[in-house]
Amino acid sequence: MSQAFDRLARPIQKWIRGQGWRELRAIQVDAIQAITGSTADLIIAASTAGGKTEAAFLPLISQVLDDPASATGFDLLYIGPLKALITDQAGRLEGICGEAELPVVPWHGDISAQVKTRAAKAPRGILLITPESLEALFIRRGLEIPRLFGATRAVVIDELHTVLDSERGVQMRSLLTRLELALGRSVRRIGLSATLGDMALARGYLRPEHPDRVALLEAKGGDAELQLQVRGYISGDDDQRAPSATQEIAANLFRNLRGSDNLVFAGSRQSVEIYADRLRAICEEERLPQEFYPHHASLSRDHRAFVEERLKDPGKPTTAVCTSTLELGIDIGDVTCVAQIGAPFSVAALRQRLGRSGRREGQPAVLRQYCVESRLTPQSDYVDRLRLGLVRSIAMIELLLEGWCEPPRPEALHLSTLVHQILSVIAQRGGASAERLYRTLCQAGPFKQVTQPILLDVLRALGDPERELIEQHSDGLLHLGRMGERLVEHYSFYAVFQTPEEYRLICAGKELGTLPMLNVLAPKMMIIFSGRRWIVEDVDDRDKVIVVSPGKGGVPPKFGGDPGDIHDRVIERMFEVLEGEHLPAYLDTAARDLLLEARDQYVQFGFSDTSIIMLSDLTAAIATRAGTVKTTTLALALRAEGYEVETHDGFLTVTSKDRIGELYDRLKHIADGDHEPLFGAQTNLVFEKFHPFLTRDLLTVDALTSKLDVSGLPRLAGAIL
DNA sequence: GACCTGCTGCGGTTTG
Repeated sequence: MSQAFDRLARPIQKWIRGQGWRELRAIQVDAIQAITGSTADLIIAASTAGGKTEAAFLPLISQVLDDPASATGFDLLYIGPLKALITDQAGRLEGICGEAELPVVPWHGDISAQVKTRAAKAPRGILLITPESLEALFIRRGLEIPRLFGATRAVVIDELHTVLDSERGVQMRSLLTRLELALGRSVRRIGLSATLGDMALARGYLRPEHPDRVALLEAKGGDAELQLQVRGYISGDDDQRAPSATQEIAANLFRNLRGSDNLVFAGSRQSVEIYADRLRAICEEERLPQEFYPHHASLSRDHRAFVEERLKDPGKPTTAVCTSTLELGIDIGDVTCVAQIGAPFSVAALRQRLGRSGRREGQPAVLRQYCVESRLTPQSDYVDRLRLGLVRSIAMIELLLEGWCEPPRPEALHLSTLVHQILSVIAQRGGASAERLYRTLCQAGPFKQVTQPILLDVLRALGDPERELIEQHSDGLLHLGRMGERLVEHYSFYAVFQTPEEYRLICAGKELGTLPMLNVLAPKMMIIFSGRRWIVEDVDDRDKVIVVSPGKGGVPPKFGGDPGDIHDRVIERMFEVLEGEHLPAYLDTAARDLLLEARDQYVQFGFSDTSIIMLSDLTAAIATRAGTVKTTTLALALRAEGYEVETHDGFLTVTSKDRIGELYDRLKHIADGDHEPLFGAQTNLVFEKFHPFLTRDLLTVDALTSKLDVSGLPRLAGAIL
């Protein structure tokens, strides 16, 4: 086959021949050369189903077979973010390893304790594990880490792009450094990633000390042709008999998607429920078999598995109306079309979603973007008139076509995750000094922004005698206190991210899914859930169970959520769309008219000449031309001055009974670097899992580094003036 | 103005 093939171990070559492959893919050839030819860290970037797993593991397994380890422990470590992904990957690796008699050990919460105990007794082969289960190993078997991983020659991190900036990513990088410290040597890191934007930036996340020594392999994209359309709709029609925008979009989806496999990204779980309900109703009215199904994280595992199976089944046309649950991870095969309802939150997500379509040779990728704007009345404000949803959709599509997407942001302090790792290191070692914690987590580990004084403040907060989380013993070491032990001993400790409390929804003994507590439900109330209609029979507040039976009507449930950050570049492009003259060919007539109208309004309001306009004697609008982080920071600064402020994409609406005339002066002060403290006493700063253990001062520092851009404030105010 | 992800050890009982 090739030189690369010759470098593989015999059983692996035999497996490849057995697969009937005519040749290896380019990315696999390159990965085999890179992995067998050096010991450098490596990122392999290719699309889903691009053969990344084999590219990494064919040469890695070959090395294990050709040069068996003398030390004990798993030969290779794989970390994956989803249990379903680990199950998938274990199946594929078992196929490769079967011939070679190398064990493949999937290890996560659904694997029985018995299987884990047996594997840990004689560790060898490939361990596939979640970050949380690896955390549990450090806490429960801290002393066994060298025995479990003494032979480990590489760690493969799957879906690297999903853990660059997240809390989970910080936890994973911390575990990787703790692994190397426990072994007293470095372990080769290999990241598998989707191609998103500038991959060179990902190198610093894989090996922060030496990003320049991380090799980068990118699959040359055989980019499919892209067919796209943006459709405009008006909601809030005067004529009550006319179909609503929702009804029109559902009808359009039904007409265009029926008979093939598709994904409809509806933007929120509530919106998924609304559209799934409408599409089911249309199928019933037309007396056609059901082929539209909802899919989101609050639906039961059974239902989700059913929808995923149907998508894979070529005999059954299936459209999933979904949230980002179907954006990545598990393989559901190729879909004909991707529809997006409402503007997406990031170009990266849009690209990832579009990658689900047009994978087969000769098939185009198809994107149908639906935009809903409100009908204007004399009372409509400038935000409605500027059609910001449509404008953002266009801006994102333009950036997507240019190949841009959001880069990872420089790291914040991540104090919640730092608390978690402090407790974990103390549990792992049965006690640790402040000095060791600093070296392990801040110098060697991912908390590089955390200075010694900040770490000491965090330790003092945890050491507060009332909290009993940690205490200093006479040996000078920090140990877990009474509450610290209880916290760490409970299995809910391992995950670093927060999850809200929820009710379980049950019909005839079968679980339909879960609902957050913010839905106030009582018997006889009607609700839409899982794309169907229900009547509430009973609510058990103690066991958090809601019993329902099938009903005739209902309202869609609320799910809550946090607003996301829109990148500066997206907002800048939105202003270019508003100020430009180009009419993209992919707009339908309604969308084109809406855009022309928005441009006309933009000029009429005067935004083409100035960034501050007076809407009335009490209210002004400011065009910040900046993303969520900067715009929110300015909003806080103005609120601290006593103004009422509403935020929008790139705009602020500022109201004051008596001080609107001083707005220019206040902005001038802010431009000079002179502003009031941004947080009032009532501002909620607790938004991550371990935040409740920190002091107000530490929470303030954490929020300033993660959610806001205070140093950029003067420049932003200056640009507006 | 949003989405997603994860989880152990032990005691009791039964079976070979």
